Amino acid sequence: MPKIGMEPIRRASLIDATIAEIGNAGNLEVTVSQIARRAGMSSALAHHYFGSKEAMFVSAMRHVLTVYGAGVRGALSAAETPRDRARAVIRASFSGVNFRREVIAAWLNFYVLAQSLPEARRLLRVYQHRTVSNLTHALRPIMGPQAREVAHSIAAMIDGAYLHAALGGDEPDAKAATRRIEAYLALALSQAHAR
Amino acid sequence: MPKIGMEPIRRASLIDATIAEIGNAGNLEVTVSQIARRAGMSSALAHHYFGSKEAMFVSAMRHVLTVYGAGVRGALSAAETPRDRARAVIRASFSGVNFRREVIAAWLNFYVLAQSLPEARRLLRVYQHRTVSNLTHALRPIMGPQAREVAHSIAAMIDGAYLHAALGGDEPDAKAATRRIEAYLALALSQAHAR
DNA sequence: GTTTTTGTTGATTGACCAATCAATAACCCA
DNA sequence: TGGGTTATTGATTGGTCAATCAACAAAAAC
Repeated sequence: MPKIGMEPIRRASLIDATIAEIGNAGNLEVTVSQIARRAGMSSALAHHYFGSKEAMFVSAMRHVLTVYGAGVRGALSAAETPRDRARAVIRASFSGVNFRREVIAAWLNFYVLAQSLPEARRLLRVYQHRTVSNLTHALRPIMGPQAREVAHSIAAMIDGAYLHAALGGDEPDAKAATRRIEAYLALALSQAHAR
Repeated sequence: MPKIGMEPIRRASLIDATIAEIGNAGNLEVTVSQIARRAGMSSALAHHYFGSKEAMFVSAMRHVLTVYGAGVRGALSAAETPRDRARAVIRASFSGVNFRREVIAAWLNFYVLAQSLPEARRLLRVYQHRTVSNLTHALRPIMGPQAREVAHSIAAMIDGAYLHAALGGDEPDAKAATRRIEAYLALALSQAHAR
């Protein structure tokens, strides 16, 4: 039965299963057995590849952040004006891949993990810093020194929308969140131009 | 040793200890024994008064929400203009009692609890609804129909600031959060007046 | 063709913990 | 003063689970 080169396949399955189980349970009290079962293998094999449950969580987190980062970069590459670059960050945050119940629940729990796991905290800080940085660089050409404050405000609104979505019953409303944050962006830009 | 009328005292101690332990651990994986020890009693007594760990969590949550609600009401009662009423909600959110590491960590974990515990979800939704409602009513007189959207935006920024603070190393920066959100409020108001 | 590496699992270990129980003691009222 | 109520805890129970181990199988290497 054992075919060669299974490691990357198994790891990917386990990471997907980890996110799915966290999303399903809504918290980190998921057992390695549950994750392994969903990924179609024994818990012993999960331990074989990741060493510990904690390591599985961190890998799942890194994966979510990587996918998110790729989405942002993709959207940014298609943007031309400063305003479009800011909108790209906002839109990527609420795009289908990232803004799903399952993934939102995972994000929420990663914040909890970051409270006690330094590596998780480090990863989330990198994400926060990048978001603010992306937004600041996008806005600086048209807003000058105010760019940083506005970037922080937009970042807060994005995170707030995620937290709000975590309480919503059905699928989250990406449209409303995008509209609201873009309205703020428009407002901030109009004021900057009226200066 | 047993004095009469201990129940309310014990309950209050346990609730405080629950919040402190969650804040200390950063997650909900705190044992009833830990909480009871911090509150100066045996775990059996904690079970005697609350029945279950879950009930202790919900009571702690209700307490945090009650304190927060009282803070908002107090600030609102001292406000006269619509703008001051909106600022009251913002300021209360970042006042010393609520915006402390310990309490912020508890909030974060209550969101996680809400993912699997209907009662916790209900409580948080009440809080969300009240915040938006307070802000909408404050802003309606000067913003008309836009009030609701702006209220949602401010609410998102408040929640986002909490999430951001949960990752901060030292004591959270209430000043910066308040300044940023009030700046947005000023912006929204100036646009409403320029209409 | 045998040895090493990679893949895989059932079973076990060791620890932890929520909840319950039995027992003790102080307080209050009739 | 003695039975009901409230306060309190040490010990136990029953269950869960992360992590490890021993063992087996297939592929690769030599």
